[in-house]
Amino acid sequence: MDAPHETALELMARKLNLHHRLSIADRQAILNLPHKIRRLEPQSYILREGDRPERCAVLLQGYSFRHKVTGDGSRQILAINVPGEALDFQNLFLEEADHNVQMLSRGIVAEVPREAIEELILAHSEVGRAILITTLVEASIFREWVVNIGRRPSRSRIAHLLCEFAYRLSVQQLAADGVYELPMTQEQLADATGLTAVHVNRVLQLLQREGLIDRDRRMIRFPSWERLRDVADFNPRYLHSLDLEV
Amino acid sequence: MDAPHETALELMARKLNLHHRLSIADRQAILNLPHKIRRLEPQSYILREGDRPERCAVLLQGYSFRHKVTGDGSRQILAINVPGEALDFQNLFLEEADHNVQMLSRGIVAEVPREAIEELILAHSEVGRAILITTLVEASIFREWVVNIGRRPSRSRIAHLLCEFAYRLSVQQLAADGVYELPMTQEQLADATGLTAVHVNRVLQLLQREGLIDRDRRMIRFPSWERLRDVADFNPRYLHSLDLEV
DNA sequence: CGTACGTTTGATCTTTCTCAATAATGGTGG
DNA sequence: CCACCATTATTGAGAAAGATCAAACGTACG
Repeated sequence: MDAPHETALELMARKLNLHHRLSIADRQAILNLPHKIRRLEPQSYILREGDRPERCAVLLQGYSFRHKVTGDGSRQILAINVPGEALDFQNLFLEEADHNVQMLSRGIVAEVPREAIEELILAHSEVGRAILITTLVEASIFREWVVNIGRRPSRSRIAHLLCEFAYRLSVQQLAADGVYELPMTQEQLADATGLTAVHVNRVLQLLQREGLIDRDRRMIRFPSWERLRDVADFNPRYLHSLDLEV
Repeated sequence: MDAPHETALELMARKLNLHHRLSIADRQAILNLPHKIRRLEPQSYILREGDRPERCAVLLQGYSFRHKVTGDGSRQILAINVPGEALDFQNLFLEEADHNVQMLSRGIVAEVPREAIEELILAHSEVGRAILITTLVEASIFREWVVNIGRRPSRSRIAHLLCEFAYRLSVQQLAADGVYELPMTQEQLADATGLTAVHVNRVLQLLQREGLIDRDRRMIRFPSWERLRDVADFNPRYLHSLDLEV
């Protein structure tokens, strides 16, 4: 009765509340959304370019990523999603998916029917506003990625990605400060930064020699947040978080 | 009383209608929005990072662009705006501007007070929906720019930018097919593609030698749309236009 | 008609990529 | 628990795309 189902969408409510304070009633309406829980393996697709989905997946556990493939077959990762985020909200309003969404790690999503979300928005306009704001923040992150890939050298570029990920996890209280597991292979890191896997490897080693990061498998630790932030040219303004000063 | 003022926002209504069909009443409500007309010189700022604006500028004539400056002083252009587009819609919902908006050419904007737009959205929910959709399309364009800058070689990258611009202009019926004025210097083109001005110059010359473009000053002509599109790896799906097949 | 800005050119240098091989790691079935 | 396989990480050498620097040339416009 209670257990996972009742609280499954708690993270989504918390995420929306991060950017726009919601009333108890609004949050309860989110928790009451009808949904189906799905467990997903790493690499499984949640959405493919060209799809016309009738449901909206909310990530509950694990990580996923958005990506596109160019004509000559190379891949660009566009975003990393952390638990609590809606993965195909935009497809409720646009006809066709313009990119792919795939699981990075093993994970769980809740699938909410399109109409349920539309009704929620109509009945609770503040939730609609919260969703719009979340969408605007996502767009802001895309803009920062354009800057990162377009204008920063590889060392800053990778450092920036690490900072963003750490920051977003800590806002969501998913990471103890300074340590977290980066669920990406170096090849995925390369596809997210517009570099090659070989070069990512060399840059990670450089960052490590400089004492900016400390790696063990996929676990990453930042000996000094300030130094890494400076190297990364990381300014969290673009994340538009209400809380948190780091 | 009538003249320019009455019809100034016509373009905005047409732009919104492009992605989401609006009723006559909805369109009329847009045209009735209170606004102040401002003429702007090239390079003048409409919005600066960190601003907290109380009005929303709609571009009526001329072109503007969004950009950010990195810690080491280099600039990345994030988007080009064409007439009809709202320039700081997001700032009605997020506290602080996270990037700059500047005029590319001489132009005219209409400034609409924040509350007027909020009331419009409340009274005409379909307009709110149209604005949300437009915002989602803008985010889609940012994603394509990430791909373009992250994974395409300079020749395709510049060709892609030219295609996108031509396509968007023709959707808005602002360009005769195959010819338009590109209101950007080569340095701005460089900042939009993550390249240097010198390299942009060489690539433009290459495209010209290949017969893919034909330049005279800032006028650009495409002798063969199909060939340029193939070189650019350009697929307009990400623009989510309702009309038009090219 | 001069000045500021934008474009073009050449030479050289760096960053990043490519290709190819080797080593480590993680998971699987026996 | 161990041997095996696939994936991922690491290394080296060489090549290429694009950056940098500096100068010359054009063009628009006050």
